[in-house]
Amino acid sequence: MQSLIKQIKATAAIAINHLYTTQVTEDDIQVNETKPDFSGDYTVVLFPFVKLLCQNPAVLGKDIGDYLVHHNSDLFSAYDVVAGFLNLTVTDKYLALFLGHTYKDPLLGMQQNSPKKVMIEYSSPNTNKPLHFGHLRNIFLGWSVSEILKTNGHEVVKANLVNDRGIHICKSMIAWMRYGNNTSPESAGIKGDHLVGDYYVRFNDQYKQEVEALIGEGYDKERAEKEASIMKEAQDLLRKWEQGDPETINLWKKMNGWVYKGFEVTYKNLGVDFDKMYYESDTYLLGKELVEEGLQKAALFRKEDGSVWIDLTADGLDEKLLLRSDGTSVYMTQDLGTAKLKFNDFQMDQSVYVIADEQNYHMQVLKLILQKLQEPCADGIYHLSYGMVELPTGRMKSREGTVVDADDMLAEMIRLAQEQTEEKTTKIQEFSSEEKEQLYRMIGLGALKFYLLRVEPKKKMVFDPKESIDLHGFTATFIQYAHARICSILRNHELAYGQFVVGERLTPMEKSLILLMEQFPGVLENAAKDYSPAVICNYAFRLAQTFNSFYDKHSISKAESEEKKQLRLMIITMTATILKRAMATLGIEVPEKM
RNA sequence: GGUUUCGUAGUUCAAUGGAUAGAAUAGGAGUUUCCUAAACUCUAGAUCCAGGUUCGAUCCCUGGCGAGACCA
Repeated sequence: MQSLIKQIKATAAIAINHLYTTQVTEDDIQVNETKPDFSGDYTVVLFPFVKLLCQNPAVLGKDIGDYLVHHNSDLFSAYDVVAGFLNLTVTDKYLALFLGHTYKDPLLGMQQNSPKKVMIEYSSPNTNKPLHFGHLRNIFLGWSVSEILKTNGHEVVKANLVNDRGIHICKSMIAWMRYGNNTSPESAGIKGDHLVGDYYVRFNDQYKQEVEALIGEGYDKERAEKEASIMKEAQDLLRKWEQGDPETINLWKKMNGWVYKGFEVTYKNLGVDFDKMYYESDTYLLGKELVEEGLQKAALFRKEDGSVWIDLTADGLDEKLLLRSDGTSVYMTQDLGTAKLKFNDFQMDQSVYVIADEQNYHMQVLKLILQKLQEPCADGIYHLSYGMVELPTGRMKSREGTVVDADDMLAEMIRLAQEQTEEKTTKIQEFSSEEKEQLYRMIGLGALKFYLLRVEPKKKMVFDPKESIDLHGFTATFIQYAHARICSILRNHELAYGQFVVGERLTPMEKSLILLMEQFPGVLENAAKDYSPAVICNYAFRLAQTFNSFYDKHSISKAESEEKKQLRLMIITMTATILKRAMATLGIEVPEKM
């Protein structure tokens, strides 16, 4: 079954072509939802055809409206022309039919004509410290977009490129060697990533002290930062690592191992996963061959000092360094190599990078260079850029410079969930303590995810924990509660499938719920097209909200007839199913009781 | 300084170039305690500024102003 909007476009195009002997296609037709103050369900905008057909809008609307209602009487029951807008009313019969066809599977009819293979790289942490709050938007976005694409029939590889080498991890290693006394996560009773992070902080504290001491001795700031002994040690360590010194490598492996274990726990708690891990220690030397090839193709050039550059001035950018004069590579070089590696591994059509917007320039250049090198992976690259997440001032930021830890944030959300649930919902008393814990997690994590996903990715946003978990409001909690209430109704009333008869007219509320549900596959499609979970957040909220008004005004038990009662049960059953599926693409569970 | 993203109610977010710019919260006024909610109804409140493109601009273009990011 095709979506209503598509059917309207198709039939309208036929009508126009038939009436005016033109060559209008479906894509030329603009269809919107009709504004609530006007009669009708969907609106065809007539203005674009006024000029084309040399007709005034009123005549145009009447002609097309008459045609549609006569030739598609099972679809349209009435039309109304208001100032260049053709408002069409969809028949109850069609909606009833739709309901009957799809209440068991709201995704029925949703097919992907050209499924693609897509890699989505997200999270991509450094291993010198635990994940912090800022990473969460990235992680939820990446995971959710993956699920949305899968639901649309695409094949998805979730990838994580771990930055496991470099000066940052060496800093943690140095501090551990100096002050660690052989502690391990087990002996210290601390999660591995946090332990390593603690030593990273320790390093920085010591480094700061040493720099200040040197400045006290008369060094200028820049020189002091270079000469501080602990920094020199870290750089030595990095050199040793690069030379493959066994002792260094062992320690590096050990500490990274701790971090990975810690990350695993966090990822699991967040409900996300990966299909493929990449490690920078494996990839950081890649890309040099690519540079060589580029030189031969004359896409790159070598300067007198031996360094290699690419000239992007023709594209409005500047010259970009790819190899230093000593032959060592830069970040860009290894990213080029990694892009090629990924493509060789999976041959994907699209490669999505979920990376913060501070890397916009870097990603733009990366794609451009690969295009100039004529690498097949180039055109599929898409930077899913997102803005920073800020916290409301105060409260969560204990002191300046302190970052809020991801694990702590999740714990705080679960605590808030408990506080609120105990206070506001009644069913909770029937729960076992295990069920309670599960519910608090569901609510806390859901609130966090929804709030971070409901904003268009590229915009920066403010995260307010208290607001995010509000039972009323544009929140996951509100939707979860709506779902729980539907389940409660369904426990009290039996839905006798198959007894449904179209007999009666639909009330406006029933109709708007069905119309909304009918849009679900289209919404999923749009979300996939734009890589935007926000679209689904908006949709799910609207559906829950519409159910709410429906529920208040027309209780099931007061239905005038058994048929009506069955119809309503059917509608809300499907509402619950769709809510659940929509939320699943966001990684948010919905409870049956709360 | 160069490049780039963003500027919408008090606040947090919406609006493929379409109708009277939507929600949610926080206000103001009223009704109520009815199968899971301090609930329901009503009310008030916004497109940074100046040009341009056209039937029509929050959206597209140009120039400012303001915020962030990157590059140097």
